Amino acid sequence: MSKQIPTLAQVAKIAGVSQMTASRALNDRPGVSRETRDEVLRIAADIGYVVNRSAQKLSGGRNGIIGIITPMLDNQFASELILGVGRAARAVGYETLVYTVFDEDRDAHRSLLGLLPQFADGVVAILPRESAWFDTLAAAHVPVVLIDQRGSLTNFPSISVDSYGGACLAVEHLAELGHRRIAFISGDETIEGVRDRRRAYSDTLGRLGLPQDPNLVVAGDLSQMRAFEAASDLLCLAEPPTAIFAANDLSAFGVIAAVREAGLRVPDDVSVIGFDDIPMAAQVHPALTTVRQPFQQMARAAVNTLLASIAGTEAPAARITLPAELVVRASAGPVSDARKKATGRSPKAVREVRKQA
Amino acid sequence: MSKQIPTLAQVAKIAGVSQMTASRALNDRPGVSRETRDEVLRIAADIGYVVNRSAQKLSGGRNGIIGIITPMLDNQFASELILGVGRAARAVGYETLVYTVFDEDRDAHRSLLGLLPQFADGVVAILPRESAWFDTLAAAHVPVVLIDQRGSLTNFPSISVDSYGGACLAVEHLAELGHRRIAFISGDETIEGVRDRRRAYSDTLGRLGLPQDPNLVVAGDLSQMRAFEAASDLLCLAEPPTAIFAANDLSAFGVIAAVREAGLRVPDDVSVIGFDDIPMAAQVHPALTTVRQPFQQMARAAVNTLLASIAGTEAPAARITLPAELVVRASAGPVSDARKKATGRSPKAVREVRKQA
DNA sequence: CTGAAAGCGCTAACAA
DNA sequence: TTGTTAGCGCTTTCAG
Repeated sequence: MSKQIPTLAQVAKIAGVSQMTASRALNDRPGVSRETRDEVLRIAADIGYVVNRSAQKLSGGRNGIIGIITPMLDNQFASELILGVGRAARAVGYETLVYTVFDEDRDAHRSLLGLLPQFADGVVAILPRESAWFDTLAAAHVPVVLIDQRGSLTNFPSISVDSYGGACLAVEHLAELGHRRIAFISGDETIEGVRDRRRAYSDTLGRLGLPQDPNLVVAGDLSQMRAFEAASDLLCLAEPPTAIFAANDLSAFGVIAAVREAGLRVPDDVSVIGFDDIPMAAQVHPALTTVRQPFQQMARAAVNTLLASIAGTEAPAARITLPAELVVRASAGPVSDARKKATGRSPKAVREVRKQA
Repeated sequence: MSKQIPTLAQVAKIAGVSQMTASRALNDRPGVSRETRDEVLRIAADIGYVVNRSAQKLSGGRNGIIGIITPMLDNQFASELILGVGRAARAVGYETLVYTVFDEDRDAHRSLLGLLPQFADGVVAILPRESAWFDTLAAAHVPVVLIDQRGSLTNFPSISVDSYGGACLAVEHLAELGHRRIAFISGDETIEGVRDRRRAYSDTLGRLGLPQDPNLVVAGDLSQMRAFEAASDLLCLAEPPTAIFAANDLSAFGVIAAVREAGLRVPDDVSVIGFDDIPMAAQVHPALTTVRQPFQQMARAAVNTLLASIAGTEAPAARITLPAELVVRASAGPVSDARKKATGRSPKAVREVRKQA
């Protein structure tokens, strides 16, 4: 039944006009009479014509595609952003294509150069790390917008979140709840936003006159597993924290698991705050108090900036920073020494339990 | 510094050969002397030549790209598969591009037709639901392989997992542990694999002579939240189950949360088994006993089948079904009435606690 | 083994 | 308002 894929030439022929006229009509460009335009559109719809984006691109024009470059999509953070960019793009008539770069790739640069930039009018790059890909992207001669990267090393416009401010809110919240021994589980510090969170933690503690115990800052890697271990160690301290601030939600989940493993409860014995507000944060129990990254806003801002950059000759390298917001749910509560003493085990007992497992 | 993007013509000119010779050399085709080939390759690498895939595709050839079509990437299932296909493709010299279809789209069909098929040599479709997109895909005249879809309604080759067999393993495992009241939290039953799990649950119960209580089968939607509610209801039954089998891991997480919310423990009071074995399953506490979908194998099979389909004229519509495997971890244990009685609360008490929250 | 010609489907740039 | 010409970068013919 379906013969060939219809081409512009066919549409034009049937409509009895030139390819250019048909092209103009289909792309909503000026220079076509209403009647002709309608006729062309009707015929196109009729025979199921769909523009060939490769040809469109090759011939030097725009093709209505935004490329998204991201490392591994197995983290919720990137997923949310991809979803958001997809929606935002669609809202303005653009399609999106996602290209995943694998860290393992030695010659990823070539692939990168050879893919999205050739297919898309512009690229949204979700590259949290200081990356060598920036140079590659720059060489591709395609408008680029970075997400979650201060871009201090590049000239690309970028969209980022005020991690520092958000983290301050988290620590302040805990302080207001009466916590004085607040721990921090850090993450991969090659990510600027993560470094900011750590700085904010220290600065806020200092500003509020709370004790800064080096033992309360432990290294994580943004994974649930690692946070579990880190939190377990924290709870084994002679003087364990009453609250733990994790560098991301996944880590916070690990912390909660560790607290439970130790026979303690959240938030009764230990308060926990995360960072990101991935969808699951609201669905776990107890619902996670966390700092929200405004994914939708970021995505919209990225798309808008990119579109401007595509349209204009040279967009000024804007650096947009969006505020993060504290979302108070159930995982952080007032400190309660009484309850804590009643339920808690001694550090040694806790350690023994863990060893046996 | 970076001038223009180098083209094949430039490479050819510098090498002092024709475009065709350069093309042949770069694509590893026969008909070029070793010396010439090496020289061309050297020059190409030298000036940083990268083939333009749009042009490649447009001119009627392959372009070494596999497209992946998936609905929303916010579920771990798809993420794993995307990752797997990406790796498998890369291993054989292909790149991948991901296109996300949004359910909301009314005219997604046109977009679909207009995107991946135009850019890629073939398409891997991760479309768990019986979908109208199949027709669209068929009209695109591109090799397609389906993942996780029996494909009963289509002629596309497909890769799927033996959900039925996997679910049987889960139920049998629980039975071996001594459980007799085993509940099932279902999912979106428009997904064939999910329907299979439910059938397997019933059949196995029947086969083993265990009681089939309709109250023990509750509707979920594969989300953590919904499973939490469903499991809470189950625990409020006059005669609650001692084990709960969830249609996917996310649901299982919700179940575990619900069990804890009810003041019970996993697996001491209630055993829980999931389905999928997403990475997080191994990282939560207690580590989830679950049925593993062989994502890597599925991905590899899909890529291989697709490649065959691209190479050969008409590949026979193969239907590959991979076995699922039970992964025994910590969330399911032997039934223990004694302990259960000691810790459990009465159904009414549980319900009251929930109401107050 | 190598090269010249033609064209994939489309859109800029020019005419008319 | 419309049509014509050229060409994007590559690969398929088909000749040498």
